[in-house]
Amino acid sequence: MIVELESVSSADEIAQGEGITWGLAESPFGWCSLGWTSRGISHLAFHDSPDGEPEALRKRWPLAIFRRNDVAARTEILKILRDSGIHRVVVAGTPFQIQVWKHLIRIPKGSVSSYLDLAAAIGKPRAVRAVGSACGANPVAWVIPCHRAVRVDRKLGGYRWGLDRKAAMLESESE
DNA sequence: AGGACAACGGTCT
DNA sequence: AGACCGTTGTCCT
Repeated sequence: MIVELESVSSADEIAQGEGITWGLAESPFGWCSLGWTSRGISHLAFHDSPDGEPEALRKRWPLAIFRRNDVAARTEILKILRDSGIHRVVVAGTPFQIQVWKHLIRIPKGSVSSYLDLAAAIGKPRAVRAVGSACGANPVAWVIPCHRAVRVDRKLGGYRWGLDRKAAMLESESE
């Protein structure tokens, strides 16, 4: 799977114009909400249940117009699961976060990279902890594979969406 | 092997 | 200015 990452300076810039299309879909790792525009996916978060509207979307784009399309979300999730094709992603973040996310998409499926490796790759070998924070701020889980970032001793470290989920994702990729 | 702890850099209030 | 962290290295038991 190829991920093309486009970065913009503010979240508003993403929602501006056509608004955000979003949908809920079931994945092997639980329910997730997907948000996108014609420029690419800009949101992927996990949920314990399909009930209720994902608050994260409204929080990220307080003024945006939303259009719901669960069928398209499901189709996209299947494509991601199939690990095929090119996925365009458009995200807003600080320059540092963008750097981290761009490095994350280069970690091949089936392998992992340590927070220390990522920090060194960016040229800031002491910013390991900040790299962890940047991973946690990843707005497009799974597609931007922050679950492939682990501790230097190969222990899992943390995961915003639960360590069980991180373990399950890595397990499914190691085969 | 595992716990306590200081130091680190980026981000938010 | 201070507090929070998906960390790491070191110094213990």
